[in-house]
Amino acid sequence: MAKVLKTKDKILNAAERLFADQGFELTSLRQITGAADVNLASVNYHFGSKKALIQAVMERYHAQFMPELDERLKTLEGQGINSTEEVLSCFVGPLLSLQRINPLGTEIYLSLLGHAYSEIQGHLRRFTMQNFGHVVQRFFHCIQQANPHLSVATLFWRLHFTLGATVFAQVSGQALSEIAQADFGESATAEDIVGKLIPYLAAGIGAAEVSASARL
Amino acid sequence: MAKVLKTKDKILNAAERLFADQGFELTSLRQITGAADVNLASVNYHFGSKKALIQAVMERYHAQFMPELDERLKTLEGQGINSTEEVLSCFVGPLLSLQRINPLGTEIYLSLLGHAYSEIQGHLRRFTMQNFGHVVQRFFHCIQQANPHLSVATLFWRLHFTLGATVFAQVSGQALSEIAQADFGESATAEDIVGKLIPYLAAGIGAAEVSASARL
DNA sequence: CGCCGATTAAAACAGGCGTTTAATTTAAAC
DNA sequence: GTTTAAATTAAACGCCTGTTTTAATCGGCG
Repeated sequence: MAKVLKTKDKILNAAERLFADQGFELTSLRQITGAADVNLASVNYHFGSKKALIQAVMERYHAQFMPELDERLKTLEGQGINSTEEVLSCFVGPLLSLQRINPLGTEIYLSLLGHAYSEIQGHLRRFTMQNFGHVVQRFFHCIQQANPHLSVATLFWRLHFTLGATVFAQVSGQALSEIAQADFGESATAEDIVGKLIPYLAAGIGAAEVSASARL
Repeated sequence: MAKVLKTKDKILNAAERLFADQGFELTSLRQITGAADVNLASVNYHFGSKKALIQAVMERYHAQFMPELDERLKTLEGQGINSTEEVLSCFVGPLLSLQRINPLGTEIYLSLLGHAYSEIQGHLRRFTMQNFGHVVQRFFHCIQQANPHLSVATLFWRLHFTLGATVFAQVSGQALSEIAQADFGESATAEDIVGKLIPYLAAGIGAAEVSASARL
């Protein structure tokens, strides 16, 4: 069973793939319906509009990822937090479990986030904070506990640098992996990249604070 | 003198602004010529095509930035390299001197890079390596000297994470600065952000290498 | 079977895109 | 002042976009 997908799911699967590769605005409904092998009008029939389709694609991933992340952060908080690595590692499981939606779910989700972030900056951030603001706050709180020596402002900036490095790494992860393969025979899956990323991010977040007078 | 700009420069100035904000494909020639207050056809008259306009916009910044960076890296190599911060700091001057092209030149250049990177990944990277590959190699060599304990593969990945964090920070820098202003009364210019970024990036690049067995 | 709501299908809609054409205006050289 | 090339302009080109409309088809139920 579950061999033949309904039209709605065929659209979602084709759309998330193309959105992740090209961004939302650069992907046309004709591309999506062509790849999904369904009629053009079926997008508007099942979802109402392109914008609603985008939200449906994001929702499927958010709904899987956010509660799982929240769970792990909550558990860690209960145990006491000692290092940034611990906190960042809470992301690994939830990110990898996105592969239950799609074998490439991890890359796709982070790519979607990256495109959403840069295409409709304020809009998405507002949406995310409204719907999952408590998860973001919990994460921030965990990072604060792991880095009590750092100011709130410093952590704010460093967490956004972290988001940038993560999203960017995944968006161009495949291309980079091909280069790495050619240059020194080392390819990397999305999971591999996350493993390389975490020590880097943790060190960056926890770096000693520089005084304003210590100019470069 | 130099009070009234020629059509060609009016186009370039309007285009770089819109390209940086929205990306290349999402910016239309009608937007550009409307903002520049020139006729639509003048883009094709002066530049030949939209693609050629994009290259002209990038070229103006590359030509200013790359030689200056190369100069500083060369000087540093001559003095001997001790820390990652030293190497990263070589970017600050050349980035800030882009403000001679445009007061917002630093943000614009990094935004352009980010959009170019994610819109035409392979294409731009190939172009950059062909034209400025020696600068990239020199930079990589500097980073290697500053981090002799790290493998080439590790540095490869970490430098791309670094590029991601930098580009992302600048692309969404203004929006983040507004949030920071609202949340804890601290705004930030592009220069401020670079100052916050460098200790973060240097710590990430120089983080202790983790063995493959040390799973998260 | 005949019905009937749900779904799919093909076609057309208005609007935006990059580009091209042809006519006009500008400005410098003689 | 006339000539000539450069620059600007308005209009149209063909193509692609998201959306809507209208008709055809499918599936379960009485």
